[in-house]
Amino acid sequence: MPELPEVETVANGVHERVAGDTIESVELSSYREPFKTPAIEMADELTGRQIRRVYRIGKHIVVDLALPKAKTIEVQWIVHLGMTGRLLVSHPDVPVPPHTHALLHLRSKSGALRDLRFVDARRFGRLAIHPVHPETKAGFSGPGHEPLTISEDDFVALFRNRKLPIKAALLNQKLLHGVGNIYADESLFRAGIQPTRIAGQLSRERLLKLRSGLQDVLKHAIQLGGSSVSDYVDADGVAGFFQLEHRVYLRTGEPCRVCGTPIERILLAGRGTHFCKQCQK
DNA sequence: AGAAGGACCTGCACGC
DNA sequence: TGCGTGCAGGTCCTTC
Repeated sequence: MPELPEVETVANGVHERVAGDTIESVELSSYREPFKTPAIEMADELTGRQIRRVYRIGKHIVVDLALPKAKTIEVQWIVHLGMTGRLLVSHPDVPVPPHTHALLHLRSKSGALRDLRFVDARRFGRLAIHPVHPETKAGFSGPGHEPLTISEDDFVALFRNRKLPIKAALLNQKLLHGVGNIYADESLFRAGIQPTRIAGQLSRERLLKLRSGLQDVLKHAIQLGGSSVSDYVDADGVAGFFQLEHRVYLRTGEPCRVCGTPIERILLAGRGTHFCKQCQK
């Protein structure tokens, strides 16, 4: 479901609410059993650890956990929300929603109790324990480059000699991680590039325009708390507002906000792809 | 090796 | 009201 801005919003919201809390107990459903990490092992690894920090890498939420005396290996809890996943901080009295697959019972330093709940109707999300390297302290680093910080040269190099459409390349998490269907379409519109253009044939100038268009749209979306297209909400269950700013995504047949031409929808890389054939060449 | 296409799931909006 | 269809923000595995 969520892309970089939505994952960032959720991670920041969860961090503000649970950093410093200790995981007292864990309940896991038979969700996609076994998880990337088997459920019994995951529950055992999480129980008793203190949450140090929650942040985003690509579309992954990374939960740094302090090393308690009873454990020997430092680990991170990795949450990927898939299409419909939610990570919610709730008072324990709030009814547990359907499709809740992980329930972490937390206690704050002041003794307050709360739940960290992973809810995912469509079950495309993933949960895993990631060990931190004991000497280098290197943790989870994600599959690709971070779109907000990648240099101009590195960005251009990603697409060199690639024979697939630029939209498909943007969706490949091993190149850039964090970009999904909404922000691929929106960044290509802002850069004036048709999604079907072959990645390796785009000039350096056009790729740099794409880089800045992508960074602008991602930053703007983060400021607005992400896009709530169907059921995305932040850690408190509050929707984002960036969907109001979409220029092409899910606007099939509506007039382009720049030139008035109806927005087209095609299928590309198996995904609905929206663009203005007048503004994007 | 890189690229394309289907598989995995549930829910919702729509038309009949 | 009820059913079928198409669509949905993402990977991941297989095939070519």
